[in-house]
Amino acid sequence: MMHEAGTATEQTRERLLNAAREEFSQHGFQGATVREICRRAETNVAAVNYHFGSKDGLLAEALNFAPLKAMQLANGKADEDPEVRLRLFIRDFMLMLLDETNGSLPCRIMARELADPTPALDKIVREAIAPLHEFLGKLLREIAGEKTGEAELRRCVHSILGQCLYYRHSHPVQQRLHPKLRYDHKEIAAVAKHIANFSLAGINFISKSAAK
Amino acid sequence: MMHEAGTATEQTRERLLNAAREEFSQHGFQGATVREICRRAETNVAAVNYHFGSKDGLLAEALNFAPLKAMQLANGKADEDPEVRLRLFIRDFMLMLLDETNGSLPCRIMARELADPTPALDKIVREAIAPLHEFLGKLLREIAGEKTGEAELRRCVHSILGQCLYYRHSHPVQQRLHPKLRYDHKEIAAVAKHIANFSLAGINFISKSAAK
Amino acid sequence: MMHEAGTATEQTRERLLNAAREEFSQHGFQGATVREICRRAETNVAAVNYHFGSKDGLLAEALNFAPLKAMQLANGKADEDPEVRLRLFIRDFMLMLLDETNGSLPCRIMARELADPTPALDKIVREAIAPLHEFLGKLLREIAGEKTGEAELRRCVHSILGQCLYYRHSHPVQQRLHPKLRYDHKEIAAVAKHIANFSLAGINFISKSAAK
Amino acid sequence: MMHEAGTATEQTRERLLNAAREEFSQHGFQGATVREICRRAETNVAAVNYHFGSKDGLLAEALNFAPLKAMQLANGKADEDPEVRLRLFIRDFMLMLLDETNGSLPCRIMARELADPTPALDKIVREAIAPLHEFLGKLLREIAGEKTGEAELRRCVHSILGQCLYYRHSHPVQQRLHPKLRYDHKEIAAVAKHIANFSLAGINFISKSAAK
DNA sequence: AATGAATGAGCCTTCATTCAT
DNA sequence: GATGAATGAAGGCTCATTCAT
Repeated sequence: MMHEAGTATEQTRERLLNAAREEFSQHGFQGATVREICRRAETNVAAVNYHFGSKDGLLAEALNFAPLKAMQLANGKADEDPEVRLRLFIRDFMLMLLDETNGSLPCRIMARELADPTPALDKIVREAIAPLHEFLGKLLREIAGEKTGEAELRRCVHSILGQCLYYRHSHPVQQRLHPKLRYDHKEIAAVAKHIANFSLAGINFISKSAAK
Repeated sequence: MMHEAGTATEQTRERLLNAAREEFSQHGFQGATVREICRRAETNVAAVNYHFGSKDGLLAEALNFAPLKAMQLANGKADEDPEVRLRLFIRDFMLMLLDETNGSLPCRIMARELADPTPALDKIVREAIAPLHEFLGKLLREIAGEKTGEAELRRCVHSILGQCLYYRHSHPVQQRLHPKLRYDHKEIAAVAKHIANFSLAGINFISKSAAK
Repeated sequence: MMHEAGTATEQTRERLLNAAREEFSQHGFQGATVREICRRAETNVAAVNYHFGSKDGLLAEALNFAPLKAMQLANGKADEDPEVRLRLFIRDFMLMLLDETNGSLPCRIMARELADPTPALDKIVREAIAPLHEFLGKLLREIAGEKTGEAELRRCVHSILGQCLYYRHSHPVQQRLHPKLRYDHKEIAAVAKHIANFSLAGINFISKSAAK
Repeated sequence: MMHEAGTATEQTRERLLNAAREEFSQHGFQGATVREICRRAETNVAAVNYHFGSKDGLLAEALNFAPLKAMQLANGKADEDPEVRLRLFIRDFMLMLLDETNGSLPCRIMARELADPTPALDKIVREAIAPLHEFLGKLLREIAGEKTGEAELRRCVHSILGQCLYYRHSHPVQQRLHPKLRYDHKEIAAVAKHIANFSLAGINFISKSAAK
């Protein structure tokens, strides 16, 4: 359990994890090859099995949702208007999903897993998606009030996550439909603002309907 | 020299296509194996290459978006209130994506392709996604009015598609979060209604903002 | 044993044989595919087995050495100087092997078989090569006289055949070494003349050595 | 970390190369199978791709013309009468082509390639055939003198190579025509002597004709 | 008689994994 | 502890051949 950065072993492990995150996020779990990951990490093909037992083990380890949790906690602690906190969450979440310069590859892998489940999905659901749903559920409850039904609230959570994730899923499609489009910080902010406005209007409508 | 639908050849082709759609929608293009497809279709491994030239060719042929097009046209012909037409579209689209008894596997494969592009993505974009975007774009234009900007309108299209597709993408996740949940016709209708309400409220907000 | 040209069956057979000769001479026996032969012959894939039993059977039938025999006989009947007859033989043989407009594909296939034997080699040796050796042997005997030993004479036969066949075998190589070179009638005649001069000088030397 | 010739890796590579040379020389490139080569080399089917990347790569590596080059150099250094050097060359070349106890399989594969080109032909022409032609061309120039035309000289090169290679190409045929014939050292020497005598007589005739 | 469809053995290659050092 | 080599199962595909009509 040594976590000193300097150990040669630790460095190799870290290089493997980074390489794996890159490969998994680009080619998916099946599409990524152990050989290519090791080539990127500048180590030998046996290293993955040596350090992580198997390709599956590497994936499980590569999925470190620390950034996602940090984001949630930061938002959760904030003692602000829930609508503002939702806006902040959406913006941060979109940055995680779309910003190329951002290192939060695990979230992209998670996004992929939704459409292409692997043995690691259980871990992902447990450690990332369930907390995410819970977090968003509580936040929306604050916004929508107590009258809104549980099922309806959950659907609102889905509506928000669906909108956000779509921008990641549909990336290859958007490149074909609008080749000029680039997701720089400005565009991401605009998209996040749209989703927030769109969703808050949706939630308000749902909650008012429930209040009647 | 019979050309009725019951020709032995046609039957084999159809069995292969159905088996392929099942496999592709379940395991993705890479994950699906020609051998398993042929086993399901009760034919031999060479049949795929004989009838479709290659695994790629089989995928291309398996993607028959006739149901999707039919749905759009049906909606397009309707001379009704655009909001009603949007509600109908969402309900039909959700049925396509979620109804297990419905044979519209191509749409599910399409949904997968978003996250895991294959050589067939160009065809999919051309024949299904682009028309879908165009159709939804026109419909939303009617609802949102002329004042709404092109980019904003497109984001509304994304918001709707994102919500719909999420229910398909997140199926494996939902099964883990809420094991009891089943997407029967009633549940699908409820989800569709939610998405329509949520989205119409969102669109109205966006269009009012633009009108200012 | 009908040999009328008009029968549909006969026409198909003939088209298959011609197509097979083309393919075999270009790609060898292994390299040639039944499918491509049938495509050329504008018939279906089962035709080869139907008409000839197997790919082997087609090869056996495609090897019709009538032209080669005709050439030998013509030379054999001639009541001329043996050296002249050797010159004529070499010229005709080279034309058979190299002239693109000449239809004597069987000889080219035979040339291939030397380096890439197939089950048809027995037939080729029996029907074409053995008679050729015998013919050349008799002709050289006339030129070299009785003193020359049997083994030496046979080696002269080899020397002549080797020179001739080399121009066919080495075609792909020559195209790389001298891309501009073309074997038109003029070039073929020059080559044939060279081989004849070269060989006659060789034979004369051998026979004189034997006479001592 | 041993780098002696006995390294396990080196041994496997060498076993694969030897097995490949055997198979290629017997069945040609197309006819040879990776499985059989690996069976001979007592390794598994993946070894070829691991060590040589592909079947093509194995062929390229199997073609090591070191013996051929060594032979040429040895002759080139000799400060003797050009006719003697031609005799020596022919004898050595024939030994390479025919001596069963000789390990110079690459030359036999090369001989095959003449009639059945593979992707490796370019390499063969570049590394073996072109140097061979050049070497022989220079040698014959010394013998034939300056008067002889370039085209005529090249045809003399062809005449010699054709005679030599014929004994390799026609091996399967000779076995059928003269089952008792064996190419032992004595027979090879006799053949080489014949070719040398035959060819020198031919060259002399050609050069005298040119001198007129 | 003649054909389009179907067959299964076999091809080369790729892969994650394990072994021997 | 860490590695290059070796493994064998499985992949898609091609082929000559046979089947059912």
